[in-house]
Amino acid sequence: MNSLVEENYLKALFSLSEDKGEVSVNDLSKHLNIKMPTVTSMMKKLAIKKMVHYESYKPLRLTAKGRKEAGLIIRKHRLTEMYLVEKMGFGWEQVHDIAEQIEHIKSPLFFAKMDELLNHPQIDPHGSPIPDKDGKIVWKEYKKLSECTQGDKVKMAAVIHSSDEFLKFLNSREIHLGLKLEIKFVEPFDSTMVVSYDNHASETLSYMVCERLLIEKE
Amino acid sequence: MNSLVEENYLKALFSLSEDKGEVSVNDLSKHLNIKMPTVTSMMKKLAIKKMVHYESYKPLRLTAKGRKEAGLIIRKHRLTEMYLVEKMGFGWEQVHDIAEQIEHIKSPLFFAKMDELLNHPQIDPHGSPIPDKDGKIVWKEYKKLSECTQGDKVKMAAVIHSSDEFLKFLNSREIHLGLKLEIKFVEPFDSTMVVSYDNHASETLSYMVCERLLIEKE
DNA sequence: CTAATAAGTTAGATTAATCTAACAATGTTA
DNA sequence: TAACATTGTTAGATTAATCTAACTTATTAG
Repeated sequence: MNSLVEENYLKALFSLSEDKGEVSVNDLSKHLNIKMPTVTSMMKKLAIKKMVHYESYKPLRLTAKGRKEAGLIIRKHRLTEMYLVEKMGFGWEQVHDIAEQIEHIKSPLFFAKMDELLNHPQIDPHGSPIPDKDGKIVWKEYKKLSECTQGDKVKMAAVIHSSDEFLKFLNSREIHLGLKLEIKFVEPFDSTMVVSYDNHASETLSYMVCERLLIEKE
Repeated sequence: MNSLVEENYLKALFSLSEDKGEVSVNDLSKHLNIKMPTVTSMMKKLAIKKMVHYESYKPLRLTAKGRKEAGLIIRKHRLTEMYLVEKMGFGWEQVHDIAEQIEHIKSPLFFAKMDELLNHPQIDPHGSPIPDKDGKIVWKEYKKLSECTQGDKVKMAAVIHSSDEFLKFLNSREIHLGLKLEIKFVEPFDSTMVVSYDNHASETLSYMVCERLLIEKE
């Protein structure tokens, strides 16, 4: 059984290694707000538990076992987020902190029930995929809004690195998952986009925003 | 802010001091399965935090502040139990262990939402009162079934010291809160009771069972 | 290709929560 | 009331998770 603290390291390793499959001690340290020596010693501990591959001065890699553990924690996190939004009526910007705590609850039954009541959802309220019962994730290949061009008609599928601020910003513009929007114009100079949807005939979105919105083409 | 561990001490103090208002270090130690020296040192810590009155070799007493804290944790526990049964479809014998973990979640909003969705319940699935938002408990004055006599018609209101085994026993006899039953006969020798209700024309309940069932007179 | 900077490790200290062993106070009982 | 048993405390050790200071290895920029 992993401690709550170990679980947080695993989860962080998982998210940070999403692309390269490797993480530096430094990145992990910054992400968790924990000093590097502490990270090093925890990595040695997790190496003994066969959760990470650790060698001095080399990048960190999760083992298959570690990846599964991490996936299962993320599964609990995202199921919880979905439950809070769908069954309890929370806003998508409110659920992260609560799920961050509930993800550590030890009760397979509890999460099985959530899963059942939600009808085995595939994504969380931010469009992120929910790992399956073996901790495996299938990332649907979404495109960033920023990669689209004038005239494209697209549908909001997910948001990345969804912070409270960002979600509140989207709320204020009435942008939500499933929303269909059309790209009216792309400013060549700074890649700002002008889009239209529903009652919003013309909204301007900065490049930073467009980088964080994932979409499906119509 | 209290640690999870401190919260467990407070909760234990609260339950154990329900009658006398005092608890011995020894009782607390046994209840929590923690050795006496550890309890002593934690009591000193909680005394500094003004949660308990502590004097060497004297019984322990919660302060008003400590009692409030404990009440609020029990509130979260019981709200959670009620939520699990009412909204998620768990059996009353399944919810204790999950609630034991969720009671430590830090999120006023989360519990406020539960409270709202449940319509501000007064009791948990075992008939125990849910403390109010100030941590205050109002114990309704129930009578034990064992104190009743032949011919009495009563309604199940609560169970005390509800263990998994006991609840499963009640399930097996289809005894639940709100159930109306009539006392057919009381065995003078061992105070065993013969009762009838619904489809059960004659069920025999031991004295031990009757001591743990709280009822309202019709 | 060195010298400076950044990243990573080692060593040792700290805090919270636990334990055991030894001692002290209180309570009980013959 | 003296002896024994129970209860409670003190002292000191242990473990998990963290830190700082000092040192080492790796990377990068002239």
